[in-house]
Amino acid sequence: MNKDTANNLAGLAGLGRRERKRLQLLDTLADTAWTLFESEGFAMVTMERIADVADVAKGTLYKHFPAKEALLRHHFHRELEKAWPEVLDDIASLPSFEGQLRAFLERSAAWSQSHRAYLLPYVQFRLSEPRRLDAASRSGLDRIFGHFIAQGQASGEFCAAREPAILAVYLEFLYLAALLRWLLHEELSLTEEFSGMLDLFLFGLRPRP
Amino acid sequence: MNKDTANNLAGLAGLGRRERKRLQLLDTLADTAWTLFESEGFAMVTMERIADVADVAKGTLYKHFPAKEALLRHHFHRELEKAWPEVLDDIASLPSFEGQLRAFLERSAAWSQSHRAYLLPYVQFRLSEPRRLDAASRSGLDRIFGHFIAQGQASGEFCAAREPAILAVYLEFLYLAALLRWLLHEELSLTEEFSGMLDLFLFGLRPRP
DNA sequence: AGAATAAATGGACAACGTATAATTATTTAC
DNA sequence: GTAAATAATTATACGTTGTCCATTTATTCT
Repeated sequence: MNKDTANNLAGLAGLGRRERKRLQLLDTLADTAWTLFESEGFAMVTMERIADVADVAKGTLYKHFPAKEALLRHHFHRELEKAWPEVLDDIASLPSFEGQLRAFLERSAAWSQSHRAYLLPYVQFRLSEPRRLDAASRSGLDRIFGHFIAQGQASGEFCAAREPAILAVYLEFLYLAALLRWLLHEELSLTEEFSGMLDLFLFGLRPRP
Repeated sequence: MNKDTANNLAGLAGLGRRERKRLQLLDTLADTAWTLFESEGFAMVTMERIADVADVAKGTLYKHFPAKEALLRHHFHRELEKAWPEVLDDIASLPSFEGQLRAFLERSAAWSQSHRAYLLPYVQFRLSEPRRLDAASRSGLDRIFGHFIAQGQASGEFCAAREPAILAVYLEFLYLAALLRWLLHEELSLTEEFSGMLDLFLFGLRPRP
């Protein structure tokens, strides 16, 4: 396989071999881990075993994924990136950005319900991650929330006094708070939690006029 | 020292000896840890050393404080409980609950600035803690935010459509998000972050009428 | 006072996460 | 193209975390 062929696969164009191999390795490690998680349960799988099965040294695994939860993060973000174009297609035609956000959160609730077993460690990891505001290190959700907010601001539907990136961080924290509440209280409906959370984000605590 | 004397100290009345000793031990352990943190730095102090210095077995320390950050939490919450009556006194006379919340957050910003070195591990721990909604396990901040919100709802200043306990959780997450932003971006003003955060909580993303 | 209950002890242990020196792969400069 | 420089991987050792368990000690109940 020559260089051009390799470079044209899956958006890896324009990268050196080293970077290309790194990205491949990230996917391999996350896939290996995900397979083990699914067959043996998240808590039962150790980092050492993931490294063994993927046939890399433990130090190498830790270099790319400093914690077991980071492997989940990588897997989930790939899932999201794959599904995003179709979701956006379904949603973009809705008349208001509020409606688009609500539709997105409904999708997200359905996804969360089918991944419930993994979400507690995942959410706790995401909340403890240092989150910088530079575009490169923004997570999947960050970017998506930022997208809706920026568009809503541009259309005048939302207040444009603050940076979309900052608002997206706040929205993400509210999102994670709602998710956490649902995870810890079996009886709640996630759809309702998200909906109430979004009401707060859009309208605040003041009585509506 | 007879039983009555012991029971009358520091609100320990009506508890059995076992519970009384437990609470004393919590304070002793947190005080020991805090002294070590101050003299050697948080990261440098191991749980084993705290146990040794406090002269308890490691397992005992872990039974009461499942992580080093929980010792911080205990220390900080005692600080807050001690300072709270005076703060409330200063603040309670302000005309609106919005104003009271703002004043409280200003105090909190000042306190945070003087405890900056400890706040990153502390915030990350708090965010990853499972938070139930029963009154007993609510943190200091939870209770305080709930207090302002409930009063504001009773006076008609805030929208009363939702439980104050739930709103307090959301406000606490926004608070921690703002704090985290400040911790990770040296150049920000915490007072301004808190102020902007509260604007969002009170008015939401909609353009003001 | 004695039985039942709960907590503390200390030691062993698996897993986490970091650090090191030696080896191997990739890039850069010649 | 080859050699030097650079970066990643490996194997291994190590300190720390957090859990577990059998035994001993303290508290509560009857």
